[in-house]
Amino acid sequence: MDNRQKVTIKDVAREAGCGIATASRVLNKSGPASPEVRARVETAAQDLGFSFSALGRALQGGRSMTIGCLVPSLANPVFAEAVQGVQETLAGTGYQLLIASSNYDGEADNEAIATLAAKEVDGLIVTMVAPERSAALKQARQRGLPVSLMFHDPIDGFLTAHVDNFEAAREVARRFADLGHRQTAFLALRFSTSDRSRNRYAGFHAGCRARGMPDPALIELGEAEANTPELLAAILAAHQGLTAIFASNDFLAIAVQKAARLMGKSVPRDLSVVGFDGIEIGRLLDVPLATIETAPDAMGRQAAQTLLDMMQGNPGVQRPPLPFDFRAGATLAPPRTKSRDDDQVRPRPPSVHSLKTDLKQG
Amino acid sequence: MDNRQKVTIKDVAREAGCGIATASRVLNKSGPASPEVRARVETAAQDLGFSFSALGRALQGGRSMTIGCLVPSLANPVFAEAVQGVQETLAGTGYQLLIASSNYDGEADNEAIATLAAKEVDGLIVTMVAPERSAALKQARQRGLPVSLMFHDPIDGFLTAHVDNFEAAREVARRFADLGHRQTAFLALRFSTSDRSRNRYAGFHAGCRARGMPDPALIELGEAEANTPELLAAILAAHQGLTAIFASNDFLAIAVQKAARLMGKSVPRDLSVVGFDGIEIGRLLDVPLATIETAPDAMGRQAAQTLLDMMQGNPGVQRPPLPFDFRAGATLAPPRTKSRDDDQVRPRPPSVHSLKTDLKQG
DNA sequence: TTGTACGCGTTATCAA
DNA sequence: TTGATAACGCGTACAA
Repeated sequence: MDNRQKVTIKDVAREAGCGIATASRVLNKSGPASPEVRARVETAAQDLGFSFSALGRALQGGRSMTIGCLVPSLANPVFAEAVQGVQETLAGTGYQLLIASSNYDGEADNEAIATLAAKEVDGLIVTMVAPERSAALKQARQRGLPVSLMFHDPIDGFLTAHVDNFEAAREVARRFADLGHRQTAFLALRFSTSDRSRNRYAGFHAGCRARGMPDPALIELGEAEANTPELLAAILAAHQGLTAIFASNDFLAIAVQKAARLMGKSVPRDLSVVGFDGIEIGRLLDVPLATIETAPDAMGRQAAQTLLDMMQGNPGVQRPPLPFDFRAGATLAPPRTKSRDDDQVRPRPPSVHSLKTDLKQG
Repeated sequence: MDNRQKVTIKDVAREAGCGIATASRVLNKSGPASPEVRARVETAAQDLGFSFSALGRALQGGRSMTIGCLVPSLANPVFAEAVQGVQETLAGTGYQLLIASSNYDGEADNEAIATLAAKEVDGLIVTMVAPERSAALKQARQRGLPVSLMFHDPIDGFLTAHVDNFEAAREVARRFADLGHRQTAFLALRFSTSDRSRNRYAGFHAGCRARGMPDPALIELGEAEANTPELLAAILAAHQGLTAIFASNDFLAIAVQKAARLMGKSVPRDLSVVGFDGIEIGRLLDVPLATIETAPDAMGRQAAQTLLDMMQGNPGVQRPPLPFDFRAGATLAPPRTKSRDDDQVRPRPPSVHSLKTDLKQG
């Protein structure tokens, strides 16, 4: 019942009464073989339930047909979607994905890269804390391993699939300015370990300056605050006078709305909120979320395609940033005129917006 | 600059002026070596930037230290979170994850299993269309590969990390019954390829019967309808008289609310909605979603732990289902009394609920 | 058309 | 304490 012994091509050859090389040629259709032998080998393989060991193949051929992929976490749907995009592009090419996640930890990043390299992956697709400073990544590249980045803004010497975080954030500043906002804030989770987040702040900051607004407040959040609306509310309460918040991702933006509700503030009457990423659910919300819409799956696909190119010997070329889209939503409006209408605590927004953007997409 | 040649233990040995075996013993601390040789080997390894090839090791040792994992899609956060849970449990054990996704396709499932097995993974963690009928999976097990299932309800001969879908769905029926609902429907995406979905329907159906309600309508959705509120609205409109809908996952439940809004129906006044999975965002919504809360990451962790046990030679034992929780939300209420208040089109719910469940969690 | 033998990188055995 | 060698599963050059 338990046929625990692995059947190798040697077994097939013996069973078929021929040499190993012949069996290999038949099964791989890589060389000549007489019809009779061919048949014997094939039935032998069938009977024994033979299948090639990718290990032996990799060792002998020098290619593992495996791609290594490192992302901060699969629990973040943005990265998960990107990886899914990578999968889709790789499907049919014969490559498999060896995945590692670092939980946003720079140390773990390095270990993961080293382990991936030890498994002799044929290429690397990476999102990590600091690619430009990773010793492991540097060493991997020195050995000739092709590396393709995802999400990172361009870094010297690397190819990356990305959106222009700076420009996108500047666009948000523009929108705020156009509506008359002045007191704004940038809400960041994991600011120190994410170049994306830092670049978004930089772009937002620059955008505000360009429009003569005061510099935006930078509010750095820990996991706890981000996941607990009560804590978040307390933090926001400490920043008086804010009329608009740019959150570094959509989850944060939604959490801000919840926090605002707890504070008795109404979105967007008392506070405008814009997110980043453009997760699908944002547009299905009762109050559709205004956000920068990006396409993580496209990023994954482009990163994978770039890597495939590199592995085929092409030098590879940095492609332009993937497009982003400012998605209008009901969480963004002009600031309250500040004079009248200063009644307290009305837990829900005036709710005219709910249908506003319904037409855009189904 | 481009040191493309891979450095092997042989190079280290030559550089250190000793035999291969000695170098191996030093680097693995697996045997005796004189202090001098030890030092020479270690500096040689350093200088050359040597690291072991996991390939050679796997071939010789018979263990690849790699776990194969198959899920339908990483774009579904439920699976992504589960995989992340697997990762977390595997971290520190020395095992890496080789991931495949099938896009809910039974054919692709089989191919993926075969490929994973060919890479000689040491174990398999699987969610697929039909594990009990997969030839590839059967073959893999015959070769002695430990297999651990995720999400699937118990299947003869398999160990699985799961929630009791039937029971959870029956709970939903109970809640509907308690509130006085009678005309209900089960909304399913990918009904034919998901045993989870089918078991949820079965439990819901049984629960309705047990409470003397009419059998629930079974509404099967395609991708298009699920993602297009307009289409969804049209379908729902074809089912007159429904007062409560049980959606087979939270995204669907949120889409139903959007569709209801388009139809001029108010949730929960005109229609109650309950989801399944308990994604985090559901509780941050303006109208918090009533749903069955599960813990995908815990499922991943349990599946991984089970597999680790099996790989250590333990027979492994089927653990009880992971707990689920009925999460109260503002999308569930008694049906409208049907007599009065029959005015048309009021796009928003009365909105008293928004704060109702806020206390439960932050 | 066929089969032998080598090498891929490693570890374990065994004799020195 | 050391090092040569077999073995892991495969593809392939080369000889038959």
